[in-house]
Amino acid sequence: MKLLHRELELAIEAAIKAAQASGELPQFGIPPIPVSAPKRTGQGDLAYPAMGLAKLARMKPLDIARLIGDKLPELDFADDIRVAPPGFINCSIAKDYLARQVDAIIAEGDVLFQLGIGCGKRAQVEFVSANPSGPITIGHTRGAVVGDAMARLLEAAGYSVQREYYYNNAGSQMVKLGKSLMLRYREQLGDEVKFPAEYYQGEYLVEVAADLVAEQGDSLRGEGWEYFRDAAETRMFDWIERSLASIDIRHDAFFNESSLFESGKIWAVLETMRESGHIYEAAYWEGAGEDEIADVESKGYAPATWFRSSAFGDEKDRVMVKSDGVPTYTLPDITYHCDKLERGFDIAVNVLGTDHFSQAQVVRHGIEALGMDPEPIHVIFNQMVRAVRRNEETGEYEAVKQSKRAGDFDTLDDLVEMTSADAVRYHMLARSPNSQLDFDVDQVVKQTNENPVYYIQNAYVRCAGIFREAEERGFDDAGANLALLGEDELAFIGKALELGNVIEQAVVTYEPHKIAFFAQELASVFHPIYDRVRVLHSEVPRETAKARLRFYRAAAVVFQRVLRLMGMSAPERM
RNA sequence: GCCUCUGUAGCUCAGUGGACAGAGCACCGGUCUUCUAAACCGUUGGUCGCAGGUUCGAGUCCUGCCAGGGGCGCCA
Repeated sequence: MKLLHRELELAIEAAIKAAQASGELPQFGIPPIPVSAPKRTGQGDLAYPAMGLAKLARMKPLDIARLIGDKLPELDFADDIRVAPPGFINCSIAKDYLARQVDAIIAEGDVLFQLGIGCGKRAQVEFVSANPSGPITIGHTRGAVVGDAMARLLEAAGYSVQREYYYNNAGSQMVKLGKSLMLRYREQLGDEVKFPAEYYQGEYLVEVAADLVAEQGDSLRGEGWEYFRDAAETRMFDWIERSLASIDIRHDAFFNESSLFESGKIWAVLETMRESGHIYEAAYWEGAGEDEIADVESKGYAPATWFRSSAFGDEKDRVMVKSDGVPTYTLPDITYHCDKLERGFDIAVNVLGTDHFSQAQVVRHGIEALGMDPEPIHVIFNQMVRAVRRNEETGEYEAVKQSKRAGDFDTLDDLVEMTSADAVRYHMLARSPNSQLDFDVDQVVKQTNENPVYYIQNAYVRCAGIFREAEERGFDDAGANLALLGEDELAFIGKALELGNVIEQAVVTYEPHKIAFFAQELASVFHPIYDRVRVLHSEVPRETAKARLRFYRAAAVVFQRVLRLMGMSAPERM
């Protein structure tokens, strides 16, 4: 399928060059040509504001637009190209072109609007990356949904995509997890235990402990916390993978932070940074103020190893290796991203919560300190997400309490159980990452028209219903004459042709939520048509019905493609 | 205090420096004898937080305020 925006942009650029060659326009460097879809009817399907050229050409915008309009090469999709004040070029898509796209859409099917911009390139999306110390929370879920949608969109753009999960099972948190499980296990055996407040309080560890007792009895009483840590990790990862699979998310690779220690790579990276003069040993950082120095001296720290990140614009330097010789998380993080870049990805997207903002900056500085180009790395920062419900008395939204009790919507599993995988995916995706997300549990549960999930899926369901009925009646679309399609149907095809542009925009701006809004718009164009444009009614002439059936086949392809890009199912019935 | 995100209709939110500011929900009033009405049609609804600035043109860019979220550890 063609990207009509792009075709028109190229045509306009050619027209400007032609006008420059003939001397009708002066010579100037041609700026980007922004072609967009006008909001209002009567302004065509594609529009270009030529006003931006007025200053460069020192001419009236309307005159420039006329000039470009005259020089535009023949375009097979365009019919009426008009110039409108104060200097717009409006282009309408030809009806016969739209009609021809019905068959083109059906022919492309599952790979509708597969783009070439990532052709031969490799992309990686690192997402979720939750340490195996507990279940997938509602916060992780946003990252999971956004990351997977980003991966699907990159695939649609032609990239070969790897989904990676980075985790750390070696830190102090995992020690705590192991010890927590050990205590829970002994609790289950009836031992009197004191459970420290800083240990993992979650009910899920009690359940794991109960499982262990059921499977092994008291035979584990002699095991140390290491055994329980490993047991906890195995079960947590099982759980995490199962939860993610329940919303159709799977990773291709799991990268263990420990491997960077075992291979010694973190030390090699540290040495490289040291050789280029970005590392120093000191008790406190070079720019420390009196308060900081006093604070450090009161704690009596021995010298630590610092990264002079302030040289890259950071507000202060960062400790890479603590005074006890143990690296902070910063060093392996930098090493991991260094490793990513060495693996040669053209794009490495990292989906993180906004609470990792500072850390991501430090990693970027570290990559620069290694003399590497951080450009392939792009971080999508998701703002906070919380589950809320409306308080019936006050009418205010209130956060659902964070707890492991059933029904409190704290985990991905809870969300899926109370709503559905499709609802979770849609609602988590249908928001700009920059926006905080209040996941309104009660609304998502509702299976009414308040819920856009069903609105979109119902478009596909309605198509499927027509196909079923047509088959029962032995009616098919063989030999359909697409010239019989009306304006309604062609308007939908015109909207569907924007999909390529949406995919491209979502990929270049790293904003996968654009596809969710497009899906909603597409459905809102579809439903009124379904109401008006009937297929299997007695008063519809047979030839018209065939054309319409073919149209709905194309519509179904479009909805299926869009739903899959969002990781949602395309149900045949509801 | 510094960094960052947000502030657009009653609510939840879209919005590539371009044309008269958009959608869903809610509200109000209509549509099922024919492919499932989880739908459709119509009405109502706005000082785009405030104040300046840049521009032919600002919800969009810049500066300063105001309000809210998040981050600023030899924690991960």
